[in-house]
Amino acid sequence: MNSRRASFRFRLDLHSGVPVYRQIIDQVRGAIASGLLSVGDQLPTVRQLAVDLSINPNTVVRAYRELELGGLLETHQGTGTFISVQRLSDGEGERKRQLAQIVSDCIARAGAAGFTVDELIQELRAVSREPVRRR
Amino acid sequence: MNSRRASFRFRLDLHSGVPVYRQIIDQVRGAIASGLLSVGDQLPTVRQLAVDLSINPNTVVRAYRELELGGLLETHQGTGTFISVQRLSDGEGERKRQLAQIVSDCIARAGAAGFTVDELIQELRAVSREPVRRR
DNA sequence: CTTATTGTACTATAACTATAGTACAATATG
DNA sequence: CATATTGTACTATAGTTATAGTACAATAAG
Repeated sequence: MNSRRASFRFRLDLHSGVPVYRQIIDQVRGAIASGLLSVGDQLPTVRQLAVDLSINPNTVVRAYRELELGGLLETHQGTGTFISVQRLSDGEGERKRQLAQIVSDCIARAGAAGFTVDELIQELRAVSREPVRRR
Repeated sequence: MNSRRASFRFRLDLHSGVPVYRQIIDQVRGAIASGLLSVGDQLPTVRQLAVDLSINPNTVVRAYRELELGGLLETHQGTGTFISVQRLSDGEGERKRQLAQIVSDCIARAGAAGFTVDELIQELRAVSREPVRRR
């Protein structure tokens, strides 16, 4: 098979208040966005990730299942879990609108907290260089 | 009294998975860290904030109580709730964490929709150049 | 003093999150 | 084929989070 093992590591922030299964989901999504994970890459096995993060296997299962439902990955019993092909069914206009919406929300939230767009961009670039740092 | 009403607005993200009481706490801390709130400023009343955010008063009470235990604000029965510190001891770290959290959510959302971090940055730059967009 | 407003305290209940443990099904490997 | 590895399914339990509702206490305003 032409799959590689995932090249990034999960990191949990147990003080953030964000549910663990949610953090896993966000990190996979983020890794795809930043190019750390791409089609065919294999994620850690359910049991292995549970051990690595010192969490219950059921929690990993929940995260993987939601990602699978979202179409971002595929699971194959006996084989593993892999990043699936991205289906961008929406038209270009719709995609543009989606991106604008995401950015708009992000700016609004950052603005409410007293951050500028420049600070946002700077942090994005930093994360882009050193991707899965989540505290 | 020399107190002002709070000059910022709370913002809940119900999709983030972060507990509501936690979001309130984080936003007050962030507002202090960024200078939006400082000594003497009055926060919304328990009941008012509950109405504004469409949440239960008990949830506001919980957030305010934890902030009071942390020494960031004082509550006076019959009067209201007021910021009691000039600034945070670790304001810088607090802000950094908050920005990282916002960016992380944003990237995750982008990744789920099939966008890359680069596209995100590009769109942010565009908005940054032409900030006032009519809808 | 009377009233309204503010924070506080309490019980009860439902939903969500995470854990523990067991068993099973599909696939890869030898 | 036998075995190990993978994901899956299920039950049970505990802790957290949020809601609803009621009542009380301290202060401000008239």
